[in-house]
Amino acid sequence: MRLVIAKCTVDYAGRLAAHLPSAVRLVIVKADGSVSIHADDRAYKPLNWMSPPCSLKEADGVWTVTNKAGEKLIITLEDVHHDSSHELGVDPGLIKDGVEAHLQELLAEQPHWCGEGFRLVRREWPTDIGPVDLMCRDEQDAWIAVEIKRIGTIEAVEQLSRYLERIRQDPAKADCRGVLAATIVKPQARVLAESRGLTWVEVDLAVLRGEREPALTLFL
Amino acid sequence: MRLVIAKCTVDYAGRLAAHLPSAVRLVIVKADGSVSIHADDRAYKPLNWMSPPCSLKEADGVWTVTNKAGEKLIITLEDVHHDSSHELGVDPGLIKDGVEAHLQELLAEQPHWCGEGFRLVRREWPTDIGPVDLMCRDEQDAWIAVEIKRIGTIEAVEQLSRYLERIRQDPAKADCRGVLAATIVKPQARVLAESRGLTWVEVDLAVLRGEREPALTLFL
DNA sequence: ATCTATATTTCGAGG
DNA sequence: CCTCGAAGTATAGAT
Repeated sequence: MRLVIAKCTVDYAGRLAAHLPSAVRLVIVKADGSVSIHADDRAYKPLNWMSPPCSLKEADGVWTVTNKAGEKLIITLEDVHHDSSHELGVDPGLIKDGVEAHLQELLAEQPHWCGEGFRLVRREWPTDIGPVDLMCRDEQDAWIAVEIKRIGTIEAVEQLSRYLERIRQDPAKADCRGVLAATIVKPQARVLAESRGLTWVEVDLAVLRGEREPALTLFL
Repeated sequence: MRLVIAKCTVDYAGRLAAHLPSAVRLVIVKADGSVSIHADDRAYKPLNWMSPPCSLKEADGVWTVTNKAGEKLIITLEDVHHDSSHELGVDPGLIKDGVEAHLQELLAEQPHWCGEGFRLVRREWPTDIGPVDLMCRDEQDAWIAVEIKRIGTIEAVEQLSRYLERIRQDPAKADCRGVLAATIVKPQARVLAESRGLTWVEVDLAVLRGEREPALTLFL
């Protein structure tokens, strides 16, 4: 990894055109050849970058970074304050906990949070356009397809609709219902779901984990 | 901006829980207090980060970064290879050209590129699931909803379909047509649009800007 | 190689 | 302040 602090201008030509006027910035060149340019604020997003795979040519204070798609990043160095290189090695990578996969696991164990009397038939129920997260049946043995999301958006309603369209082609499941289960269901997703005759439900991750009692309103 | 190359472990507890095993990484502390941790690959995304505003406490090789929401990032330094600070100043920021907003502006001024005889009724026509980019009428006063995208994908067709579903609930607009306008319309989007009775049109940014003559084929 | 779905998405605009 | 849509989204996984 090479770190350069320098006064520079940057031009990007590719999916759009962008220009950075002259200023002091951090330029990072990583072992995979990727390049990013950072200002002294915002942790996450670089001002400009070129994702790997790409190649860097250095000539006379002008760095030209190109990729296969013909995108081009031109960094013109005017004044180099710092330039150092470091050996980092391969990173063992991030271990995550609490993402959608985890939510699906918990709801598969406790499908009643998706609807009263629901029992799990199987996780990742296959359709010809991909698997539905959960397939359940209720106390009347009626079928229910459940789509699970961390955030329930319009897009999730569309996805569930597409699955149901397929599932209902089987006469035995022509009345299959659909439920969108998410920790947050956006207002517009609620409207769209209801207008399509789908149900939505917000689930509490802490309750699923048994870390918190269900809301009191359930016992009223 | 402070740059530290160090062997470290990192723990994040917030929207999810995440852990980084011991390895050599770059830690960036920016002037706004934000912190990011980078591996030696992937230009864009840090392994871990804390967005501003947040505060950093340093004690005995353990950095604790916290924000208002109670999220916490704990960096345990085991071996510091490099540690330097640099004065960067405020960045003048990125100048972009060619994004969707620009395209919508130009098409609002010249709606005839979306279809013959189109005239603009209003930009951002509201529906209960969000605004349609352009609402137009043609020479027969028929309604047309226009969805504008830089790249026209299946997703754009879905979006336009949802809007039309809403708009057509008004009997006065039951026959409202739909047009997808984009600089590039993907083959799959063309097929889907046509199968739904929607029109698609590719528009040329340079022509809209008056920088280039329309293609000769228009005059055949 | 292409498509699909996720993301601690971030970021910005508009109500 | 929230909500929503765009992003050069990036990135990982499946086909």
